[in-house]
Amino acid sequence: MPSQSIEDYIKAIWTLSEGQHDGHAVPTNALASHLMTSQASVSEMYKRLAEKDFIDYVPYQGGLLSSKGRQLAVSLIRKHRLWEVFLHEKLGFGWEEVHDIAEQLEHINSQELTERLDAFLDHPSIDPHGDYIPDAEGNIPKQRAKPLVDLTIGTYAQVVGVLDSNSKLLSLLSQKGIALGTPLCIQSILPFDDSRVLTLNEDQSVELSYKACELILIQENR
Amino acid sequence: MPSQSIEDYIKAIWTLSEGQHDGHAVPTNALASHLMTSQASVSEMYKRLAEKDFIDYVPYQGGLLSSKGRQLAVSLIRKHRLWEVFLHEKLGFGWEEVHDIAEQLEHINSQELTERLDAFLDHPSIDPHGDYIPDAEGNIPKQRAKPLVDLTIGTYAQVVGVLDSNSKLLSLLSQKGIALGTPLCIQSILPFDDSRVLTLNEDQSVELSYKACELILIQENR
DNA sequence: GCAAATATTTAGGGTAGCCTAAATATTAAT
DNA sequence: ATTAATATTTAGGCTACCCTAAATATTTGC
Repeated sequence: MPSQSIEDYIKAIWTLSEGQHDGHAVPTNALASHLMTSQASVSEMYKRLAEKDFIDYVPYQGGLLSSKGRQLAVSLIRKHRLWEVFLHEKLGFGWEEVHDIAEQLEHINSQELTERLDAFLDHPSIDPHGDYIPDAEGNIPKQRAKPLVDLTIGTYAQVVGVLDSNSKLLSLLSQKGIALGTPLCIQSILPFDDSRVLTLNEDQSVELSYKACELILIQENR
Repeated sequence: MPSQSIEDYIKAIWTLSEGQHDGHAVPTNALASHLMTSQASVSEMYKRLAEKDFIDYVPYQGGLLSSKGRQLAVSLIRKHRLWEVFLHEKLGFGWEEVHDIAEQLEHINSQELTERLDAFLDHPSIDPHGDYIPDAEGNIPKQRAKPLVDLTIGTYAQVVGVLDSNSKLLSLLSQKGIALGTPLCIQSILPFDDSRVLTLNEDQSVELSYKACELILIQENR
């Protein structure tokens, strides 16, 4: 069982590799500042990680997750996000409070626990920050779901989730005829309050407040 | 924040001190075999713990929790048992499976999380093994609740909990007129199947199977 | 009360992490 | 193309744990 420290490194490498360094090795530098540690420590740890086959490491170039490393990273992300959903939906924590606690919970080691938690939460696909949750096999959509407010006028997209299933938001949406998978497009943005006028299913037209649009997650069609 | 290792030691000292060494210092020996570690390690750790004021340590005599130590121990026990209830009641783990996972979860550090979990579980007072859960102030009844099957004929007791609130046990009990706090006494034990004939509230008489009596926890009147 | 058995501590050593400062590689700039 | 700036690694040292083996206390049995 990898130590907590190793898990933290692996997750950080994954995050940075997905992000600014897309697909490429993560330089010592970047990892050190991300983890708020010294470059010397990273360099040392890179050797340990390569030793244990979690990464491929080329000195003076950085570390890249091996398939074993990627597997570990994704399972940490899965646990992290599932716990975030639990904390938000079941315990009523605010979006902003869940991260630090999930950071601890993600290290709990029990496959059985993870799968039962997933079932208890009804197999959610998105966490309270709008990030996709990897499934048990480690599959995960590449890009973060974005909120409806970030959709530009005229671009077509589909609803993939909402950020607050505790609230009355769901009943509002069903009243308006919006559900998971509903194809939509922004027709116009009203002045003053920035409400959106949407086209649903290519024909109906509904109006939705800015506040509601912040909580609806969409994926653009490609 | 104390390390995981320190927390493990503190909990073990508490357990042993409550148990066979009631109230007295725990010898190096006993702690080493309980933690499956060497006596040298315990001796060394005793010094560290005394340094940090978690225990009072007299060389060649053992360690005794200070009030700071006791406080930490009880908070670990509280978290452990709350998580056990969660795993059993919400995730459907069996009684025997919950311990190892709770052993990990008890180290999660968030007061807020503990209190919200407690509320989510409806402030349980007993865990799936029949042990009392300390309250937020650290108060905990001394003795373990015992199952109704262990009550001797003629002794008066009160119901303090049940070990399986998932099941149909609760509806059976309410049918029979048994609830939390119900005073009862065993009138007789039937031959062959060991069913109990109970006197409830000093007057009613009901019969209850051995199987059900195993899951009801009682506390004898003193 | 003293030898033998047992309990405890100390000595010496190991690993995983972390650090700062010094040395070395790489990249960028003139 | 050489110097200057920057990135990376190595050297040397620290703490928290863990270990085995040796030394020292304590307890126990006659």
